[in-house]
Amino acid sequence: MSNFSKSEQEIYDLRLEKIQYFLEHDKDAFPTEFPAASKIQEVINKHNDLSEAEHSGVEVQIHGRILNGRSFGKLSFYDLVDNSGRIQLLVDSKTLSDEENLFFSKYDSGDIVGVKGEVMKTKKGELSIKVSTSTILSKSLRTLPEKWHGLKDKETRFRQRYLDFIVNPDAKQTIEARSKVINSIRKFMHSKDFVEVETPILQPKAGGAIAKPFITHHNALDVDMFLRIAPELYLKRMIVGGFEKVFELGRVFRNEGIDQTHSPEFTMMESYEAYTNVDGVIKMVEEMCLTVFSELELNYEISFDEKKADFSFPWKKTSMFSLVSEHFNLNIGFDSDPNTIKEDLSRKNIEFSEDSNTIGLLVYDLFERYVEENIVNPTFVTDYPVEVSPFARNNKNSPNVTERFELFAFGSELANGFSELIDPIEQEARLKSQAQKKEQGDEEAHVEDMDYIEALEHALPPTGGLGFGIDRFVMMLTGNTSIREVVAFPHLKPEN
RNA sequence: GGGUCGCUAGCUCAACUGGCAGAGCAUCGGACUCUUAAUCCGCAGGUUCGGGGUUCAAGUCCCCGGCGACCCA
Repeated sequence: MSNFSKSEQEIYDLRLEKIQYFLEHDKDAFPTEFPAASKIQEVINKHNDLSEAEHSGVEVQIHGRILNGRSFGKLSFYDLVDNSGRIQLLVDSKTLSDEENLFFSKYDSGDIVGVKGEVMKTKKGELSIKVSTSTILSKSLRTLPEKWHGLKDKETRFRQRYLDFIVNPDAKQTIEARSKVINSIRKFMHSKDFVEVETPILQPKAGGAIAKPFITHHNALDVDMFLRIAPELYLKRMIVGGFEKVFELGRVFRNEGIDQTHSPEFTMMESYEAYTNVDGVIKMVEEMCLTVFSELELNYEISFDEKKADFSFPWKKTSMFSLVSEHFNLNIGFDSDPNTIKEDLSRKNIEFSEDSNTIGLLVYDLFERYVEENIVNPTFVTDYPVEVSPFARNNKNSPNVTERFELFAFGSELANGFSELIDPIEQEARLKSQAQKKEQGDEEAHVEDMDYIEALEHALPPTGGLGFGIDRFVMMLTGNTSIREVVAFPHLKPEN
């Protein structure tokens, strides 16, 4: 390695010498075989009821990383950590052979070792392993961050996330919680007989959402391709193909800015179910989240970003139109005249976008601008305007709004679902109008996808669809306000 | 995209209006048989993010650049 300072180099060289020492004594510092061992937590569970200074007479073998040592010359203590827990090693040099003592003196904080010894409790009552023999399993050549202050610098934490996981238990627990959430959701979907499928990540057209895609190139086909921004259109092709219930849990990619709630790649669970509609989807989301809460034994009172929310079920369902009406003390309906409402707003000195030339766009503008951020308790917001919902079917009561919802909590969007637009003629008209907007330079317009229209022309059954954002959900459940914390390796610019 | 702040030893942090770059932990040497941030004594460890400038003198002031954090659009 390069870029070593003198002190780092000294430590590195010294540890190389230790590796050499092990080799000369017939011990590989990086062995490929290692003795079978118990998990530390198992040992703790079995022997925690020992009394002070009591020896169990039971010899166990464990392995893990040495984290911290405290030495009294002839007697020393070390913390050994594996993925199940931490236990103290007690090394009494008087009871060890000279050779064994020498081996132990070659270990450093950060090394992976295996030890064998008797389970006992110290005079001070700490459950410990009294080491009889040990073996190096992997020698660390660098020092760990400081034991007390740990690793705080966010840049280093994320650039060298493995260090973060070693010394900051919270960081590791967050990723473990994420795994549990994903596992719980996946199990739930399987239990409802959804078929888990994998659709293309490399797509010739990035559809199903509105976002800037990453562009790449397939050499053999000599075509540009896009990393998917949503699996939606492929999943609905699966429904056309007769699958009836499908879901995909995976990464989507959006080539946009990075901030506390946006990562260029994030994880979505999308599902499509034939013969249900938006109401069925809402029900399913609630049932799914209830399963997660109960499997992870979570409290329904969630604290996040200095706010508290009540996640007990059922969650609130309400129309975007009533939320906006209430917020401004106006009466806005699906067929209200936008100009009249604009006059009312102007009288109240409320700012809005002049481009909002339909009632739907106006309400959506007001909702995004003033209402959304104030939704703290989980809420299904319904009646999305058709202008911003190119794949949702119209509401029976009004062509201006769709049978769609978005789920919000703590001011941020968690899920999006709707009764899918299954009429190919209507769908084609909507995509054509989006394409027209795109041509006029509107970046917030969907791409045209005639191959998808052709699929619809073979009849998509009535279908309810869902997109559920895993990262933000995990953020709320683990109390992390930055998406970086819930992703194992968040993206950073290269250092040089 | 705009603004504010930050980057100093492996880690956590000091260094006043410019005046010898320091501490704790870790490492290394020594003492120590019940510690768990062990304690005590001693040694060593620096491209102060990079480049340029001002100055007798720059971690500190100025300019350019890099990376990050936070706020705003």
